Amino acid sequence: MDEMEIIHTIRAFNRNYVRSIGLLEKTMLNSDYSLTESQILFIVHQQKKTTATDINKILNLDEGYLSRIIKKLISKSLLTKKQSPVDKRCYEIMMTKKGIKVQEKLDQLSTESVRRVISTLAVEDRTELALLFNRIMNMLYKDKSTSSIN
Amino acid sequence: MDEMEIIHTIRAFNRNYVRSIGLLEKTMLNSDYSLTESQILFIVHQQKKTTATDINKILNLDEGYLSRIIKKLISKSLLTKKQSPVDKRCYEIMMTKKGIKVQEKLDQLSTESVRRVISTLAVEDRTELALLFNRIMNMLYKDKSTSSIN
DNA sequence: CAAATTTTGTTGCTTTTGTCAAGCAATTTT
DNA sequence: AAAATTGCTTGACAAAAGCAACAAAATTTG
Repeated sequence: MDEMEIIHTIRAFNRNYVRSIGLLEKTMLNSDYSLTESQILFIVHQQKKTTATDINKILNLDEGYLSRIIKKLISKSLLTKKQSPVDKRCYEIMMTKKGIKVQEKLDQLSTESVRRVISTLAVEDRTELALLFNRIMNMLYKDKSTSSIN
Repeated sequence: MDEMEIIHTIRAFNRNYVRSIGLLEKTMLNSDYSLTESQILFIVHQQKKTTATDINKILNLDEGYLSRIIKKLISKSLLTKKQSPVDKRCYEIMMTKKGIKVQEKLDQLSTESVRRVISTLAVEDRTELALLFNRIMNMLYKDKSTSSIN
């Protein structure tokens, strides 16, 4: 397989997959929270305690934009912010109980929509699909620091 | 592998891959055209002759939004629009020479950025990666009508 | 066939999302 | 202790996307 063929295969996959993911995202949108907001909730949920900078190491958003989203999530009582005593420039961001609840609901929605996708597959194909994705992740994201958050 | 494990694997892949694709998209953004515009150019380029409705069978955009993007691409002389003599509600959309040129440039950019991604892999892994992606596409998109445009 | 319905596309208006630049306070560097 | 950097915030703005109302043409159907 020559390089051009490889690249075209990957690009074809990307085009298809972007659309699939787009559909998954729409599931999220029926839930009052945007994809980015969900991602932030997901990250804070995992890390228990974070800062805006930590979140942005993963999401790479515009800092001002991130600041505003966090503010919004705080105003909805999903997150809390507390100035770090160690470094007063930093604010420790944590989930509230309500935030955890919402995050769990979003998690379920996401799980549900993936379940719907694989439901069309034969049962033995589902496992194979997961193995294939795992193999790809190992190839592409093995040594990346971000892999720790999955 | 139980269903939950499968779903979590796929979701982990999605989270990682969304970010990768996000980076690929940024390559596009340095090129005066948004991802959506590029996709439209890609589709029109492939199909030689289309309509807004055809494009939207693939992209599922808001119709008004699509109408405006097409208008913009026409105003930049990348596309042309001609009322269909058969069905006067429809407008046949085609590429101009300039449009083809631009599309080819965007195509190169996209190819280039995928090339950059796989360049970090061992040569034998690159082929394997493409085979894995192909296998996944066969599982997920085999009988879909959209597969014809890849 | 004529009225009702559907399809295709357009436009005005609004919201959402994201970017840029300036700035402040705390920290680190020199 | 002055200068530079870091973490975060804000205002102003631009781009992307969605909603609703509409017109023109085609199709359905009574």
